[in-house]
This record gives sequence, structure tokens and C-alpha cells, in this order.
Amino acid sequence: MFLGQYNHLLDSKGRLTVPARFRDSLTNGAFITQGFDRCLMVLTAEYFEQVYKRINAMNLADPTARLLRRLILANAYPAEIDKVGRILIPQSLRNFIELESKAVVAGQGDYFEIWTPEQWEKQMLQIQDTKANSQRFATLDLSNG
Amino acid sequence: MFLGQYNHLLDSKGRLTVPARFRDSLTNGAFITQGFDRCLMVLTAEYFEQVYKRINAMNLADPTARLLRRLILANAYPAEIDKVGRILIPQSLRNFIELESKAVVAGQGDYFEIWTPEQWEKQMLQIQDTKANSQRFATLDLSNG
DNA sequence: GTAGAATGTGGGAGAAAGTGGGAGAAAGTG
DNA sequence: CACTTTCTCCCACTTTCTCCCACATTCTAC
Repeated sequence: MFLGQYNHLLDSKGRLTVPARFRDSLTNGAFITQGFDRCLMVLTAEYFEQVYKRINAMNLADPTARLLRRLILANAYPAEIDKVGRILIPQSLRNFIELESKAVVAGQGDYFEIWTPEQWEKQMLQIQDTKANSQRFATLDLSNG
Repeated sequence: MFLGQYNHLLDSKGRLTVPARFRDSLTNGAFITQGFDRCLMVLTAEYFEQVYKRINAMNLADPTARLLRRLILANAYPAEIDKVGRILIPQSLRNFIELESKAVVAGQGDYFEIWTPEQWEKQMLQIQDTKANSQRFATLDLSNG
């Protein structure tokens, strides 16, 4: 399970070190893709397979389905971990979130996200607004069982 | 599986380099044809067979079926990969999407698409309209498990 | 507190990928 | 049948990528 946040650096070749605690979950392979909001998502192969199956089940004749397909698949890449635990982030994805040297890696349970420090900062401000929080999540069901 | 997007150049003879990561899937042959929307589709031989069978099973008395048949079959060509990994894009298909020098190659899982940068840009803008997305994604249940 | 291991970062060299063009073969035309 | 044009196969060059090693810092155990 991916938990916690880490500040890591990208090197000049676009490589990012995956936090050591995350690596065990990626031994069967991983995929990196555009996330919701201005961030990237890294998924385990298993999780990505699920998403892929759902997309593949959609009707090619439906224009919206084709759009969705393009969004997900044309922005997804297999993420291979090198010997010292880094993944290469494709140029097109770096462009999408305007990622340069500094990155925030944030665990999200079944997957993790990659942010620029600036965008992450904004997220944190939203999240730390406790007044807003007291109302915001009311509609979500967090009951147990 | 075809994933990711690549910006490649066509040379003066209309040849396009297939991304190296895509080539393994095309060793049994490939077909190129007009896609839905203003793009071209490149299919593996296996996948093309499937599509062909499905089209063949359609009722010839149905005008829409005949249209689809013409769209796909009359615009399909076998695509042969040369020694350095390029396919020749037939003139008629280049005309259809007004393809000149620059092309975007976009993975779509079982097949991949070829776009002009301009048309692809339009697609991406539509897709990244996040408000619309929240609705589109609702149809694709991304919850895990 | 110290030693050894683990983690994060940087860079070089060889290999692979992408692009361009020439010459002979094949196809089309009068 | 001769001629022109298009196509196909081959080679060459440049750029990018990938694999490998090296180093510094942090963490862990004793």
C-alpha cells in the first residue's frame, strides 16, 4: 500500500526515484499516466489491467468512449524501474504537469501520485482548510461496512 | 499493447517511423485504414481479422452497415514495416487527414492512431476540459474492487 | 556514537531509435 | 517497345535512450 509523501528530485534525464517503501508493490510492473487534476498517477500493473479491461469493453462506435480511450491510453506508459529504483517519466507527461526538477510523490493507497511542489502546495491548502472540510466530505460515505 | 504518444516526422516519401515499442506487436503484419474522426488507424493483423469478421457478419441490406464497410475496407491497406521500422502511408490516407510532415502517433491498446498535430491538439483540449470529464468518467467506474 | 547498510542523485559510454537520401527495380504511359 | 515515374531496398548519419558505475547522505543496529 502506498502511503505518505516524499520530496524527490528529477535528474536531467527525467528520472525520478521511487520511494524505497513503494518499490515492493511494483515488482510485477507499473504504469504511469495522466491523473485527474494536474498530476500524474502511477498504478500497479494489476490495477491498470482492470482499468484497461473496462475501457476495452466500451463501444468503439461511441464518440465519448473514443475520447476517453484516447485520454487514458495515449497518456499511459509502462513504467520500468531501473536497478537503483528510478522510473523514467516520459516527456509528454512532464509537460502536462510542467514538471521540472522538484517533485512531490504522494501515496494514495492503491496507487501514487506525482506533483509539482507548487500544485501540491495548493492541494494542501485546500485540504488544511478545516472549516471547509467539516462540510465538504459530508456527502461521502465513510461508514464502516 | 499500444500505449503512449509520440511525435514523429514523415519523410518526403510518406514514410512514418513506428515507435520502437510498438513494433513487436506488428510482426505478424498490420493494416492501416481510415479511423473514426480525422485520423488513421493501424491494426495488428489479428485485430483486423476480428473487425473484418464483424463487418462481414452485418446485414448487407442495412445502408449504415454498407457505409461502415466502405469506410473501413475501401480505405484499408496492408502496412509493411521496413528494415528500420517504418510504414509507408498511402497517398489517399495522407490526403484524408491532410498529413504533411508532422504526425502524432497515439497508442490505443489493441491498435494505434495517426493524427496531424493540429487535430490531435483539438482532441486533447476536448479531453482536458475537466468539467466535461467528471461526467464522462462517471460512466467509467474507476473504483478498485 | 560509530560502522555498515540502504537510499537518493549524478553522469559516461555504448546501443538503439529516428531521419534522410541514393540506386536499381517495378509499374504505368504513349 | 521505349520512356518516365514511382516504389522498394539499402546504407549512413545524428540524436536519444539505456545500462552501468560512482558518490554522498541518511538510516539502522549495536
